[in-house]
Amino acid sequence: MPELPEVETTRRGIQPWVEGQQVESIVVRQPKLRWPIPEQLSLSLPGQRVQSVTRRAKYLLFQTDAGVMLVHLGMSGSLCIVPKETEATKHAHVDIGFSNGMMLRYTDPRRFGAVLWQADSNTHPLLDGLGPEPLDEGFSSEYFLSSCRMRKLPIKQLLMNNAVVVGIGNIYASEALFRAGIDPRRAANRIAEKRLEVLRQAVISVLSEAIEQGGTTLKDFIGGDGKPGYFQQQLKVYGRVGETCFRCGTSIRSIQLGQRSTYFCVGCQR
DNA sequence: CTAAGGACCTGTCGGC
DNA sequence: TGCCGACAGGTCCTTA
Repeated sequence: MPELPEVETTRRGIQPWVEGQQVESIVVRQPKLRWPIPEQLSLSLPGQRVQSVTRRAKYLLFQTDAGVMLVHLGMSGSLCIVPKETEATKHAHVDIGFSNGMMLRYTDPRRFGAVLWQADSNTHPLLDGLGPEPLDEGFSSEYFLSSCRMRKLPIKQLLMNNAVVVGIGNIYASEALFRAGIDPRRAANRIAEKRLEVLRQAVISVLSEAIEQGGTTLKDFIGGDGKPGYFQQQLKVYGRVGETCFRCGTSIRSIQLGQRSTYFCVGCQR
């Protein structure tokens, strides 16, 4: 479900309910996520005040005096705010109760997500080695150009590599490439500098617009505030196999690239 | 170092 | 209606 815009939408939805609140309780019903939920989380979190809710890549970071709780939504995870004592639903694996009478609930049917705890002030190992945020200055033209140099893998796979730049998942990779008019199969090192700059701008604009519109709702994504995302209506190629390109009328194609479905228009993308 | 493929899970949908 | 395979928004880890 979640790429960067969905995670950011979730962050903005829950932040006002969680920031500054004291944790009163934590219930872990299913600790078996991508990694086991550490016991230390349940021991350390109660009594702590959440100082801030921030995001790094697709991780949400809940800062407290005792440490940081990291939450990754994986493929099917979501966070929502519900009144305390709300009945547990099927895949509600974690509930965190706050002093304001509300509860932060982590739900994740496929359990590819993670809820972790980092006690000391070091950054968590999972955050090491991540590339720059696509909407920060670190994702500069110079940086992107040098990242593509010498790389012969398809540009779409490079875009989705978190060591290069974080947050771009399967939907927005296809969308950004369509916007830039670049064939997703094209080797990264065989794209002119000028076109790479167009692509960099496309990544930035697609993600920014998606965040503004509350993310893309496919299947069941709901923002932390309970509202659906509206970016789905803006999708130009993702999920549109066989439909006609809005720009040139060619039928949208779907191929497999690195085991992931990839959507593009042969008429518009070279 | 780069790149490719498997692994981890449940739910849903289309076809027969 | 029921069963079965294909597929789904992520990313770490192993292998070449």
